[in-house]
Amino acid sequence: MKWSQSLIPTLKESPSEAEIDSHKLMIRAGLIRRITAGAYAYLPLGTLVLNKVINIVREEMNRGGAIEVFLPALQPLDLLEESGRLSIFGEDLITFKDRHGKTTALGPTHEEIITDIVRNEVNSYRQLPITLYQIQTKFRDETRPRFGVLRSKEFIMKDAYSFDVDYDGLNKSYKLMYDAYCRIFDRCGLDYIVVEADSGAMGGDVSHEFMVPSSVGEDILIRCLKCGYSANRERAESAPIPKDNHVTLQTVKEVLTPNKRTIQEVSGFLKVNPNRMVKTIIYISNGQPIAVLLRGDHEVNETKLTKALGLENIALADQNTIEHVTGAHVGFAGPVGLKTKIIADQAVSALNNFITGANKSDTHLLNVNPERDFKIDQIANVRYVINGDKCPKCNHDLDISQGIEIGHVFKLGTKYSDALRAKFLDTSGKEKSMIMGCYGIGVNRIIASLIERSHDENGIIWPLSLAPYEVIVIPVNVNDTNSMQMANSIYDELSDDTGIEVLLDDRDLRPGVKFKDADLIGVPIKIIIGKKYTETKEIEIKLRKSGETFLIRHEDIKSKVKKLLETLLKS
RNA sequence: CGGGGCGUAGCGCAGUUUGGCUAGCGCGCCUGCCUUGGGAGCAGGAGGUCGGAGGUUCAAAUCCUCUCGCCCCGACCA
Repeated sequence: MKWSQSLIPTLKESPSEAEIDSHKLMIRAGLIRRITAGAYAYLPLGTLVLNKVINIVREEMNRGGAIEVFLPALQPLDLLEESGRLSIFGEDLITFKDRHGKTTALGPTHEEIITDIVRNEVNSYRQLPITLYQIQTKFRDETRPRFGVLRSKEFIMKDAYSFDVDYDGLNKSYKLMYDAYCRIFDRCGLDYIVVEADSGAMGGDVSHEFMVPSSVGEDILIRCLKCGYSANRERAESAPIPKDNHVTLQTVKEVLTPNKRTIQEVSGFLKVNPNRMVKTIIYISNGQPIAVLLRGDHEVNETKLTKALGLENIALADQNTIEHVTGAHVGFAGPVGLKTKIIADQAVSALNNFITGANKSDTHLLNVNPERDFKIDQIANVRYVINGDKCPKCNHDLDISQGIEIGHVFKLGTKYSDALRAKFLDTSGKEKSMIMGCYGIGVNRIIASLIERSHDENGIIWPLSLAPYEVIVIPVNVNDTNSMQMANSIYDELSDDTGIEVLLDDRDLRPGVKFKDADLIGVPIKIIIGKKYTETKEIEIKLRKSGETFLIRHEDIKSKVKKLLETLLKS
């Protein structure tokens, strides 16, 4: 491709809409333009990269035995209703009324659609297992789209769904996809880590997230850098906090804390570290109020709480309920004298002589102790890991960092096949629910997270596998006939004879501008025909990433470039 | 959804507080000259419903009302 014939609008300045490096660079390098909040147009360069990613995904999915399909973006609401997810997606679902008044959704994901197809077309164990996938645009009305293509209302996802006759089969299908994901991200040149995750709104039990470590990531990773334990924030466990057995239990004392409601306020007022305090949070579970006790510096993990309570629906109690249950204004709840069920986080059970609310307005209690002063009905791990917590496997310090989620694999089990009655007849003619798995990859996120991790002050540094062009040929002076002829022959030789993807910067611009642009768009190999060519017939090859340069004569260009491409492919 | 900010040429911005000549600057764009190894220089030029609607006024980018769009922070933990 000749630069002058394409549309590669580079920008010298960062547009004000962009906040993070990848977003700025994608705009400056002419990959994307924003059309409206959370929706981007991919320009020629961006489209080339997008297709590179898609091809890698497709190749590795096929290699993993998955079969490609293409499902509609338009979805009827009744399937979502049937699976029970209409209310779960809620406002995130983008819907519209057609001319007949029927409401249709733009698909946020496709479990229901694929399950519908499979339940209609697959009836026998002989047709299983099967894994189907597609690469398609998903629509979600994000409350707050941000960071360019990292969180948008419209994004491209590779989603795959496996159907098996039993859990052994599911494990095999899962492993195939897991391995395919590793190959995909490896080929994209991404540094990623795999963490145990909670399956959240998708349902199911086991799941793993593929994360690219990044300070702009919206997900939190908990890792043990010693033994390799890793999990996301919802899922992460920590070693139990040891109980101090050598403490003398002191007498309970009431203390006035007028208008000090939050842990922070009380902690400041009484000059006590929050980790010596216990907060009492009232939830409604199954219509009944329950009290959840947490150390002052800890936070409730509702996912864990829900599990600890046996997967009942939970919600924070409203103000009236709290006042009714505690007999005090909000902010002074405590376990002593409470009539509700009390569930205590493990850290609370290890605490003695702590400070907590007195169930009496403007009052807290000092020196409260479990067992002596109140009864704990259930001890469980219902909090998020914080700094200082230890690894549940090896007791080493846990590391807390951020990451971008680029892939997620779930073992769904029968959640959707039960709800949508996707059944098959087994070898003995008995009807069974199919065992499902689902597997997603954020295609746009691969691009953004790669740039986030691979750029310098001059621009993007593409790995060869994703680069829009492998080589850029830069004639320094397009008005110099000899240089231009040489540039054209190199361009022809490389692209025609060897199929290398070459961009020829044939613009009549000053060399500085062309070099800056070449660095900005991040093409791995530059071939420069300039002063050295006019003087000594030597052509310069310069690598974007390392800055290495080579002076080559024309007849050796092709073999040198091939060799460099091979090296780059491996690195 | 709550809070904050912004909207003036393709991009980045000034001007708005205190209304007043033809609305400016840098980059980019067009023409010419010059220049050709890291975002040159000179000269000339095109490009604006000042987000939109309504209002106040002799006069509105500027004041008032409504409205649309975009960005950032936060989102129930007593």
